[in-house]
Amino acid sequence: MAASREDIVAVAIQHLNHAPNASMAEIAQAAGVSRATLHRHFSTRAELQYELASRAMDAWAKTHTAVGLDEALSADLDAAGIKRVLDELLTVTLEHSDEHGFALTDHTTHGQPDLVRHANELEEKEIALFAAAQRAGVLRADLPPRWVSNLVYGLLVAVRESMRQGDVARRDLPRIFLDTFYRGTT
Amino acid sequence: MAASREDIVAVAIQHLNHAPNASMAEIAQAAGVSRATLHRHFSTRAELQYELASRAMDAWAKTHTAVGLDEALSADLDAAGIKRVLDELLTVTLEHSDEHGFALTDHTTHGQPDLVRHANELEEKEIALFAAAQRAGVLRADLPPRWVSNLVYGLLVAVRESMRQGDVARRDLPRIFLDTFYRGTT
DNA sequence: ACTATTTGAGACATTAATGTCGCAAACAAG
DNA sequence: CTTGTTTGCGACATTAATGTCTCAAATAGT
Repeated sequence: MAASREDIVAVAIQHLNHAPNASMAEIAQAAGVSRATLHRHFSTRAELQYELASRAMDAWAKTHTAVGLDEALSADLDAAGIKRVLDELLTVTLEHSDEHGFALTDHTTHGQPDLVRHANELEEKEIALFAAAQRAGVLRADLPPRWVSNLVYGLLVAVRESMRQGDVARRDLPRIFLDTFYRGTT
Repeated sequence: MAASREDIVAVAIQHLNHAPNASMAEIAQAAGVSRATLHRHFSTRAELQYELASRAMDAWAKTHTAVGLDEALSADLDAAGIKRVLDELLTVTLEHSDEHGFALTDHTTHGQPDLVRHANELEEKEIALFAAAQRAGVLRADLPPRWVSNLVYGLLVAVRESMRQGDVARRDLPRIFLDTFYRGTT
């Protein structure tokens, strides 16, 4: 057995992040299986995309668990504690941006109510963290927390572009990503 | 005559920025003409997309002309002069992001050598400005200028997301965009 | 009112992608 | 070596989008 369902999923996520409109034939080729085999695992393209979006959502939820986001939101953390959780969230999010950062765009959750709801829940938690960071003085208070959430997404897009074009050394990206988020360009 | 070629182009740019995979039928409907009329103006979908990308490129070049980018790169401007050109460039780019900011993605220039070349030329000029700003002390010098270029793109993505979701008041966006670019979130 | 031009509607052909299926080949297990 | 399972291949049907075409209707100009 050359490729398991898990192998196929992993390759499909990577490939669709790079080429969102790739055909089933192209995805199968990238995964090293035939189109028939891909169809044996996923009856339709919509089923495959749903699976990928679900997994991306789960991975995003795991990111939140890994950094202890729920606990941080419940506890009365001081500024240093919030800063640490925020740093960890940003770092882990960057590390996993290939797996789930871009799969969670509109065209993958497209109209699936449970996926949209789950994504919204996860985003609201991050926004709550940004708001708490603002109250604690970790982040400036004059930017809407929802803007900060979109900013993180925009920075991930900038990271992806930089990696695609080889504009920045990969090992420098975490420092540059965090530094730009906090300090901007001046 | 309900719609001219110019009207169709303007609507098509807006619509495709919002839904890049929209069919010719959908674009025609958005433009208020029939699919047959759209095909009378543009023989193929590829021809339409080429036209839109060309116009986006021209609009981008006009942005550079409007802020006097070429002159600024030739002259020995002081820090205040560079700052002014940079501010203008960012402001005008934001204003026109609907017309050309997102049309200039890979899937529109897709493999057209002249469009790719033109886009690269324009981007190189912006990168030269960022580098000059770093030498002049207007921007911090420890970020690769190509990262700054991708950062601007990422910020425009954040702006688009914020507008789409109504996360930020439209009239606040220029200030937030510039402020986040320069100062980050702290 | 008449003429010329443009457009919308829809039919039809083509293309591309998807979905389904059967069967030989390859692989795995005993 | 045999049996069972899985896969690749390619044919075929279906679907969706595109491209082309004709003609009646609408619009514009005189």
